[in-house]
Amino acid sequence: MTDTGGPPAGGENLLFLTDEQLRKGIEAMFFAYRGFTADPDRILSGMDYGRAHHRALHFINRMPGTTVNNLLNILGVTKQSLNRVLRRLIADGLVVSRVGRRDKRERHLYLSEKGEALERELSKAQRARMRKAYRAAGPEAVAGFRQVLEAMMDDEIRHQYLSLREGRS
Amino acid sequence: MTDTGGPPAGGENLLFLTDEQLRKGIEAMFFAYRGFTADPDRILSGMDYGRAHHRALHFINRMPGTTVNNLLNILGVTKQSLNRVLRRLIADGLVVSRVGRRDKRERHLYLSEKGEALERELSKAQRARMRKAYRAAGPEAVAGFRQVLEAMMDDEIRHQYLSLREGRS
DNA sequence: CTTGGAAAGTCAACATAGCTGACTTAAAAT
DNA sequence: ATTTTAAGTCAGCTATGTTGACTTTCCAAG
Repeated sequence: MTDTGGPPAGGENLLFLTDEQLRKGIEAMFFAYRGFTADPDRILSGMDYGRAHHRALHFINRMPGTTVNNLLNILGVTKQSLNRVLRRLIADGLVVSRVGRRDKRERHLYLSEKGEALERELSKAQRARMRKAYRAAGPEAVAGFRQVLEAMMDDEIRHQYLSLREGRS
Repeated sequence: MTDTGGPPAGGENLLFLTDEQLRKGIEAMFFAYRGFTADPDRILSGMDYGRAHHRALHFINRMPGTTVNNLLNILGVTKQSLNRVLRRLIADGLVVSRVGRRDKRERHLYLSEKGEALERELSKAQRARMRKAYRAAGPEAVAGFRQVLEAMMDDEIRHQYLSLREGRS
């Protein structure tokens, strides 16, 4: 079923596929994600917002004018769950929702000045940690990091990720 | 800090530190983590367990006989939160808690046969995804992946991660 | 044109899993 | 003997996920 500690199968360059190596990768992913979210979480905890608000701000900033439905697909939560978050962000004046011109069922989302300010603060902290990690590991490690992460995504999600990279909404 | 044997450290090869590149890394991390947890989540959702139970099973399996306090430090949650999870796992016969021999205040945690079976199922699914990603990206990418993740952890967490790698509890 | 279905969004109610604070019990350390 | 530590419990709060039921709007088939 799974090879637990046997000799490396089929040559020495498959060593990185032993269960032991895979487990290390799994734990690295777990602990690194904690660090990844730590700084924004700290900032948000003081103002009664959470990670969900951060994610919404991030992607609205990334794709101004996006519809609720589009945001839903990217975040991978139910519309009811997202709606609760958006309602607060709109009530607090961080996000602006405009009825669609062509299709009045749609709501197009934008950040207000205030929303942009908070998004900047959050992403600045998160970028600082990422920059430190990138700098410590070097360009080639970064390339490998991105390759493995991309390969780890679900296919559909990877397509969304790649579309985002190209600046399409 | 500096990469060994890469191109000379001029101005241009710091391109991977632009805000744009960092943002791509941030989004890759976000989407990849979704994939990372997707398979265990699917398995667990059918049996009224959640991610918290998975994490507890993983680390008890990893460090049999660990104390509650040690597990607390590794998981980074409050004892009340962990206790809710452990109580269920013990009641359901997945985890065994034994009073310490030397220090009777401590409880040492072990997986039962049933607990080991579930842990195997969960980690098998998660390893399969990791294996696929590793295989697609190749050994050098994997090395870079791990370097960046380690650099992304909080210092204290990184020490715990490295201790785990060496098999200490 | 009307009507019926589909799509987008909203409201209500519930579950999970974090959190803090206050407390008990037992054992170890001082 | 007193204090500290490890573990556990109870109560209550928050954030964020879920389903189900609903309204408004759009579009297309009859």
